[in-house]
Amino acid sequence: MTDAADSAPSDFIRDRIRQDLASGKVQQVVTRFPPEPNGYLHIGHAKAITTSFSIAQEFGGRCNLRMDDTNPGAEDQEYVDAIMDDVRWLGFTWDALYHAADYFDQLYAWAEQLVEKGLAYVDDQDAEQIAANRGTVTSPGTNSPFRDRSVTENLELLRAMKAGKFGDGEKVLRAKIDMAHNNLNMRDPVMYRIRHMHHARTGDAWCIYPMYDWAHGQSDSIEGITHSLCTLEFEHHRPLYDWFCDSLGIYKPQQIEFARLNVEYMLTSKRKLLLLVEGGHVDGWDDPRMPTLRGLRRRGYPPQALVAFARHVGLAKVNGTHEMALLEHFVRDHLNKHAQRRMAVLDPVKLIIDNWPEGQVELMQAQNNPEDPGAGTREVPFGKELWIERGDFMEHPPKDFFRLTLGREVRLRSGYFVKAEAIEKDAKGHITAIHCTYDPTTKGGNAPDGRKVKATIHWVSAQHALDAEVRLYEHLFTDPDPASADGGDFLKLLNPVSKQVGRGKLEPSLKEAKGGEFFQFERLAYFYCDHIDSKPFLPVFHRTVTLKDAWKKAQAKAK
RNA sequence: UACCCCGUGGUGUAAUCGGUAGCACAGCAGUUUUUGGUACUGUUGGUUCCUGGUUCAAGUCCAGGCGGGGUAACCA
Repeated sequence: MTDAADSAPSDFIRDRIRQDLASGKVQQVVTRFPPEPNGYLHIGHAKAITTSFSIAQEFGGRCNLRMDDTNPGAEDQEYVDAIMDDVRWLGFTWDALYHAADYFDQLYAWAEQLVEKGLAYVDDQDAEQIAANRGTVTSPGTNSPFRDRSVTENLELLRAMKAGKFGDGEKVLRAKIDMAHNNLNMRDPVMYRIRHMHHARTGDAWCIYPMYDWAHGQSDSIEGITHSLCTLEFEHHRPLYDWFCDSLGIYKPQQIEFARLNVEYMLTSKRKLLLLVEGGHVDGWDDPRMPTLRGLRRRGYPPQALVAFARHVGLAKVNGTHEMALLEHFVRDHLNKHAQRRMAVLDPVKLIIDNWPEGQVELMQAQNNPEDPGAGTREVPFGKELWIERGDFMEHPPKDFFRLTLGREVRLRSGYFVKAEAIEKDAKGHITAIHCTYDPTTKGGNAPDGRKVKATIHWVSAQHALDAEVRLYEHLFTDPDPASADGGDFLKLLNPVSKQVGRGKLEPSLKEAKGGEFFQFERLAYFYCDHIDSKPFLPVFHRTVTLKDAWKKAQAKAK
């Protein structure tokens, strides 16, 4: 990595932390990643995770994973498990795993304290009345008629709420702050609501559940979080976060907000992602086209690439959108160094070597990874009939095409030089086979007389080829910014060819490919052996990202 | 028409106490190459949103504009 920012990131959050360390305000940095287990993690979370965990690592601190499970109606154990799995997959290890639900007793005790201080009250208004009396961004709210109940009455009512004396929605506990505050979050925010629901962690012990604002800062405080990092939309909550800690007189962490991650062609709204899944526009939450961590994993994006990307994009307060090309750069960068090379022909046409002895098979030595000599070599069978890529031959080529054409010699990668001599066509004029001759002195790919060829193409022995399913993926959307589709209808921006399933002729060694392995199919793209749909000796490959293709680009430009 | 946050090349970001705009990706050109990949080299592109002000000196400070984003769930 040549980018200095990747080894020593510099941003406003790290600056702040250095200050706090230097001033002695904090001794050891403690951060946390606090997802609500109500959905799957996506690429945006990868940035949040990388940020909090990396910062803790860099400053010799700790980072907790905390399930923000304060709303039993939305959460599920399945998500808790998936979240832990995804964080581990990214390569991070939490110092402690906590659940906001574990703090319910403490939270309740603090709530009574606030009531006793006259800073919280029980409100009998229903949700609609509360919303109506909150006012608007331009007009102040009005006090609840129940706002001035006595401490004694509030305490009795709160205890009755906790004891289950009321039905859902009948009463709430509210902080008593200022109904005219210009920050709507400060207009007597709801702290507890009544929900007679079973909680995955606390069972039926509670029928009142804390709201985010009443739980989050206090959870941070209990855990001794020094820097509570979150996204920009929580800026307006910071005054309330501070108010609760100050009113309680407890340790107050510093909340710092940064811009969330946006990437071209990707959506990270939970609601929109759900529409894609439920509408059958993708094959589930782990569809390789989804921006979920599980989807990206099946696409073949290495976690190291995601982390490198997240570190590179940095932390700032401006909401922007990153180019897909940047993400793909990190994916290619990692895969180039670590993916073994294989040969595969996805759009095959037969190449027949006329002067090759009938029935003879030779094993060619092929390098597994030119970027990593330690990866060794493998044997690839070579015979009289081979599959080559249809696009690697042109009968009437433009002058800048230097692959195979009649009368021209090219190199078969790790094989021999061959020269095209004739072609066979069907009734419609489609090429069905190309006849060529090979030079026996060029085994391995070099001519003893030193003559050069302009191109090297890949091939697979027809006799030995593995016929396997190959899934080609492209952007899910045709527009880089699907979120701002006309009328919000992002579904009409769906790319109709985002997934194409086909079969390819693969070199026989790929029969042994295991789910979870990734390869570079030379001259084409990086491919991931799917860990879900592959079966022993029946691998299924997902195209992760294509190789850069200067020829294709030049052609596109010529048009 | 309330409050909060923000405004640096196409994109994203950097620039100690204010010292004369850097990096990555993308683009372009070339070298190397048994992947038209990789690597390497060079290069285009910025009146640092605008206008004033303070200063020897402003992307950094101040004022006023303009522009963008966020906020009104018993969600997080």
